Amino acid sequence: MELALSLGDSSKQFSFLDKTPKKSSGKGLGFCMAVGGGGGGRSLSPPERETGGDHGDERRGSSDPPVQLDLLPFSPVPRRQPSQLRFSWVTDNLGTEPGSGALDVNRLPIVAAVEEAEEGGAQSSPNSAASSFQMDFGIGNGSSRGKRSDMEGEMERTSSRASDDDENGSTRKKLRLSKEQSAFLEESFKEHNTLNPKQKLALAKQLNLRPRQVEVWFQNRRARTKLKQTEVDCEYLKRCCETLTEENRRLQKELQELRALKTSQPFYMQLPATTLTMCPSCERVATTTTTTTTTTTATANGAGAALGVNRPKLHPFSALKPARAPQAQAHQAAS
DNA sequence: ATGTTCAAACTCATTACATCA
DNA sequence: AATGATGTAATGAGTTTGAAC
Repeated sequence: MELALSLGDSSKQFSFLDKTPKKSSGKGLGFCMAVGGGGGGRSLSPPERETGGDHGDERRGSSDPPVQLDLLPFSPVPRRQPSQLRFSWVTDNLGTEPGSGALDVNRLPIVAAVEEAEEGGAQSSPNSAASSFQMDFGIGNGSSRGKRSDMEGEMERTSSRASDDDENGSTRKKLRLSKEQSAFLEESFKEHNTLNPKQKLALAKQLNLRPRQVEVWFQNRRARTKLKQTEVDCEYLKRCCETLTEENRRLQKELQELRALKTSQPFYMQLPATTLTMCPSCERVATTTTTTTTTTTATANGAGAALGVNRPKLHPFSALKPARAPQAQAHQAAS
């Protein structure tokens, strides 16, 4: 899961926080395939215009520069700069080693879908759900939830419902995606949590959904991811808060004790702090006793440090003798 | 070089619906 | 069978961004 919370700190504390899509470094290219752009630009036929709009991203896709199909480690493309496609799940599903070169991309349904989208996307029916394209991946056979298990049946169901929607026009019907479709989208999401238009089209073709549905699914998926992470972060911060509260309570108590000690034994505690030496680099207090020299770590924000007292092992009489400078120097040198 | 406009793609909040207990 | 809870697909408003002018 790639989730994170930034609490306004620019220095990100989570390694996975930086989800900002970066430009492909182009490193590790093992197999690339250029797909010629339609080149229609804005003069292409209007995109599907569904309720809520598909924002015409297919139109954008057509005006994109040639697509580079990158079959090796995917680098998310920056927003609005769709240039690369990689579907590891395709290679996975085909049992092909990524980048092995044994992959015949021309036979990949997904690539075929891309090509089809490239070549005829503008002319084809916007409601790709009604497409005759056949699912060509071997996932799922009867593990669907409850009574719904038949992939084809479900595809048919969702497709026909989609068609119904279109026929009915403005009626808003909710189409439950099949488990297989969701799993497929999930796999894709793991690879890249945003889609460029071509990826969207390809996925839509592959799953026999409308591009808008794929787009919406990704949007909702991102929202769910974010929500989940917010919950996780909330829990984490709660624990941090509890820890700090406890620490604060402990230190307050300690401070009280020290103050009490100071009032009850004013003579010793009023000794100048110079009887103790603190290493400036490591904030360790060197305490000299009559017999031994102990070195303990003073909590940076601790009450003891504030008072210049080495609390735990400090015998009242120990402070009577000055700290031995040579030892402190040696310690500092060692540190 | 700069400002404006527009479209695409996004987030966010919300609604509507399907499913389950 | 009815119902409330839950999950999620879909929608709309608003924002950001880059390209075109």
